Amino acid sequence: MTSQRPLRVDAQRNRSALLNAGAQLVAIYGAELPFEEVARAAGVGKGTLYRHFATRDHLIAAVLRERFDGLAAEANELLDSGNAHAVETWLRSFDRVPTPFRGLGAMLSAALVDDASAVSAACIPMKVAFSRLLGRAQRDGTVRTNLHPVELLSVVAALPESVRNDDGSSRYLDVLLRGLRP
Amino acid sequence: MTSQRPLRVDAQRNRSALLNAGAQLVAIYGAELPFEEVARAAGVGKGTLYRHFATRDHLIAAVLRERFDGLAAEANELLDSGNAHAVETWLRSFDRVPTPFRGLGAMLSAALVDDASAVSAACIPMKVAFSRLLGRAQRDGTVRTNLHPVELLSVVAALPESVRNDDGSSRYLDVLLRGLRP
DNA sequence: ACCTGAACACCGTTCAAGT
DNA sequence: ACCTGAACACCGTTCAAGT
Repeated sequence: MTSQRPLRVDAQRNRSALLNAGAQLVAIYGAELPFEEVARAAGVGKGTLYRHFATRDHLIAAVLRERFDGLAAEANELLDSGNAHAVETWLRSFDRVPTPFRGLGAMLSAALVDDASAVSAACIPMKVAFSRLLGRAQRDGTVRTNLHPVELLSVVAALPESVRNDDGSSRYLDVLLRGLRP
Repeated sequence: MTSQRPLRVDAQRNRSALLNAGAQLVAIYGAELPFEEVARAAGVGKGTLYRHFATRDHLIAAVLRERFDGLAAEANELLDSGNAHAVETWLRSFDRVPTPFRGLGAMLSAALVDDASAVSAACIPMKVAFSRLLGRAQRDGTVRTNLHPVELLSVVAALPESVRNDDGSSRYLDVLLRGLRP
């Protein structure tokens, strides 16, 4: 656990600027964003960028964190609601996470199953929440039992960008969901 | 159509050396192989590399060409044989194409649906052969009709490397195949 | 016709100096 | 404690000179 001492005011401001610039550049370039450019766009020196985000992946993790937390919350709500199609419903939301970002699906797919990745830590609450959701569906007999929750997320995240509808949903998620039944 | 004038003997030899070095480096680094290194490993100048292969993708296309042609042949045999599980059988073979190469699945997945990519041209015979195979299965009613053959290949190629068995087959291909039924 | 390698450009990363 | 930007390293790409 890092001790989370409050940042100095200027450091705080720089961090926000970097995150803003990062979000914009990730939206344009995806996982391969030109890192140096983030510092330029934020109007700070390169050293400052590296001080706040050790690697590209750390920046991407910070950019995506909100979405992941939102999805974790959604999974927990679905768990409480007892919705019979909770897994399907949630995977349709999850499927759209990487869509505003080029090439992010592949990156997320790999990060999900790699505990050493910087993005990995940001995914933990989401993984835990979805695991519960899937576990319940498996016990209820509506989903195959030989599926690992995190691996399944990795597969969904890898669905190619090329086969997506205008709203960002994959045209092949239905095929996959159909295949989840026992 | 390029006129295919035979290469000079030294050019021929260099091309082979580059292809060999390329295959080895692709096996190690996948789609992101250090391009310059190919020239070094082949013992030729950088200029020679660029003369033979305009881009990384052109080199990868040449490396993969044999496999694609082999898969096209297999699809044609399956078509002739009238095998009832031809689509499944063939997709299991296709699924393993990118497995010796790190990160190649994502690259292939994108190339399949991008006619401008260098790899695309090398895939044409395979695409044509699989389209026939899928078309027959769809007419026979064993596979959903709302699937486009090339998109389906793009989805299979994108199945993540992390969820593969030791023999290179995806643990989630079964889920997908199950979902193909009408 | 083809090959070579110097030269250029671009980008990522580090770190000494500064506030 | 944090910031800056010069300096270094690495790699991709081009092209003038050579066979």
